Amino acid sequence: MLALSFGGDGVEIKRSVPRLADVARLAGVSPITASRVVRGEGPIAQATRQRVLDAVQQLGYVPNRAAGALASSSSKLIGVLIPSLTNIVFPDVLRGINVALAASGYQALVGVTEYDPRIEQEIVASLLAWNPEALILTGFDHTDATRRMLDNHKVRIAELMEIDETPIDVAVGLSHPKAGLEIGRHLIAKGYRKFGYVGHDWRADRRSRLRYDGLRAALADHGLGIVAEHYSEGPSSIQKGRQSLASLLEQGRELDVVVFSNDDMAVGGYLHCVAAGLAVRDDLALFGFNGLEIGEALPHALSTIYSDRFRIGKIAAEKLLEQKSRPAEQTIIDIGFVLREGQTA
Amino acid sequence: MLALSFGGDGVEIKRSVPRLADVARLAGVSPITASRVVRGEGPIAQATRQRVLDAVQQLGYVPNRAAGALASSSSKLIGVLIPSLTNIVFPDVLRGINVALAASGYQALVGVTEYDPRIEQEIVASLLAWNPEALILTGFDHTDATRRMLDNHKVRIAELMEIDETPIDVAVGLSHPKAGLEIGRHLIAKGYRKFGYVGHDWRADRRSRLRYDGLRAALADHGLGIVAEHYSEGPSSIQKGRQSLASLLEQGRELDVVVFSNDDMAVGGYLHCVAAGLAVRDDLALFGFNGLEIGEALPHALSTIYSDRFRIGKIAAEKLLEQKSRPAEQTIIDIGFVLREGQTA
DNA sequence: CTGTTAGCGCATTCAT
DNA sequence: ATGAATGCGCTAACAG
Repeated sequence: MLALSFGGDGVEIKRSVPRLADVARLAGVSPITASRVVRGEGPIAQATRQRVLDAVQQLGYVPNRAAGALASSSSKLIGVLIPSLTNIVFPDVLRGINVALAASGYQALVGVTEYDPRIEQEIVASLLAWNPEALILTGFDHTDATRRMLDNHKVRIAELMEIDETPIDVAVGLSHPKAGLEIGRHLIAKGYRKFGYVGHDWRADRRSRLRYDGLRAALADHGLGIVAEHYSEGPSSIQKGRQSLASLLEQGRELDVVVFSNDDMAVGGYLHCVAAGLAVRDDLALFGFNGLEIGEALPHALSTIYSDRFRIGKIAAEKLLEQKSRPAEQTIIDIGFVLREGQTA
Repeated sequence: MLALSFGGDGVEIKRSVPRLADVARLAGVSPITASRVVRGEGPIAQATRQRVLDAVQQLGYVPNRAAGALASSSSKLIGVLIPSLTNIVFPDVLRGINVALAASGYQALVGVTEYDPRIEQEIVASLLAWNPEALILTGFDHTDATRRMLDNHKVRIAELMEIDETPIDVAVGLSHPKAGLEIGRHLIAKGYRKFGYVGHDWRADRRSRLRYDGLRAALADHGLGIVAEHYSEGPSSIQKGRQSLASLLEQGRELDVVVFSNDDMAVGGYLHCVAAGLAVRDDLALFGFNGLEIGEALPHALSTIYSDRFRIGKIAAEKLLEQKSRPAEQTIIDIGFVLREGQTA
């Protein structure tokens, strides 16, 4: 506990947290000089700088960012909204954002929307209250009220994961319809004809629906369709993939390949095959999406599409940092995807 | 874009972001009354409240929290430091924290330390700058400078995951040495005698070392020891578990059970067994730690210890919210663990 | 139930 | 290279 004296009338006031003025007094300079040293701004004599730095050290001074943000109306804060923490994809995005921000002293303020635009709206409101310099959203699905708020404030906006609609400012991601199309073409080229599909809740994950649509388009081009489908409620998981494939197969339709809404589900499907004694690829081929590590590590590497979530986050954050204000026109950054042929399809 | 007029000299100044004074003017009340309505504080006449709320709506007013925090010196911010986003355990903790905070309008400010106390120190400094009301740290391993900073500020502190040292204020977690001990006792009771161990970097994960120590203690009680060990660099992963078990077995020591530093590694080990044609449990038993979903979904459910990360985060956040200031004495909250006997050991 | 006064801690804009 | 004056937008502590 520090004890700093104030006032010339002999009264001693104890404050536990020193402020810039205390640093300045101890260093024998004005507050603004101390401020400049702390922020590494403007030309400062070497000797002065050192005295201020010593004072900072001695007092354990930590600047008050709320005051700084208010005075400078710049917060060095970036708001981030992700739909979920359960799906490892989004922590990956966060990692990318964090890496990009860490170097430049920015801080991420994170909110989780649970895939609900109304929750997104509430979080946008509460994040905007901190005057972030930019906002990173997931996808294009926002309420009108959200769009109005974003318009009122001058924050730069990035929308992540998708690129198939017109972004507010900048979109960073990949084309999910195209990914679905690629999956279909690949599997058709491989000779598969009897397609099954295992999905999770579309309300919870619009992008998996886009891939599904792309897949169907590819099949339609060859006069094919999806023979049997099964959907589970709520977020994707390995267990649900496993159970869903079991349910799908119980429908009794003859299938030679099953496409899954993502790798979690597909890994579950793989594990069902192992447990049920089905020869993966020969009896039944499997295809996922995301390129998770677990898929690679399976005894038969999962055939899937790899998307670089880390890079999506990193590039989005970098892009936002290099802009000084809202751009005049929209930018779309397609980070692409890679079809990884494993041993399951 | 809003257009508000200011000044009586006929000059029109356009501001894009309305402030409390604008709301007050439009509602025909004083700023402080508007402030009270917005914050839901104090007794306000129903009619007044409604007029203010309408003005807020009409202007799209969003309060400036930096100003609010400065004026009230309370931020409704909780700083959170986690070691990693790669390990799913920590997003789980974050979920718990988020759930607890969401209800009460608090916001989490998250930093990632990469298991490095010096990085933790830097992040603590930059988080303290925002005057958080509490800080959630992971583990007990902090630098002296970090401890000094925490002492200077009056923030409440929670330390998560471990409970085997004296916390600063409150610790929420489980006893890792005890978990290791339980693993050892269970396996010995099951008749296993020839123990192998597969671990990842201890510098990166002190808690896995504590479990290892507990395991060895249990073995020592029965005159046993660990026959062969293998460690990989860096964070744990399925791939590393798979490769590490392969390397361990190449050492040629006869083993009947292998304990892994966590489930990621153990799942990798399982997949190696499948690929190598080893009968899990009969040829080689496997044991993990964490209770991840993937372990349950394997054809042979992984034997492991389940820890409720979500609950750790939730309880810690709740505890911090219910405290108004730093408590006089330390509290340890043991959320315990459950040994889940699967089919691998 | 509502308003007045004052100031939170810092950074901007000009001076010197 | 350094400093003085001023205000960022809001809320605490009183009054009425």
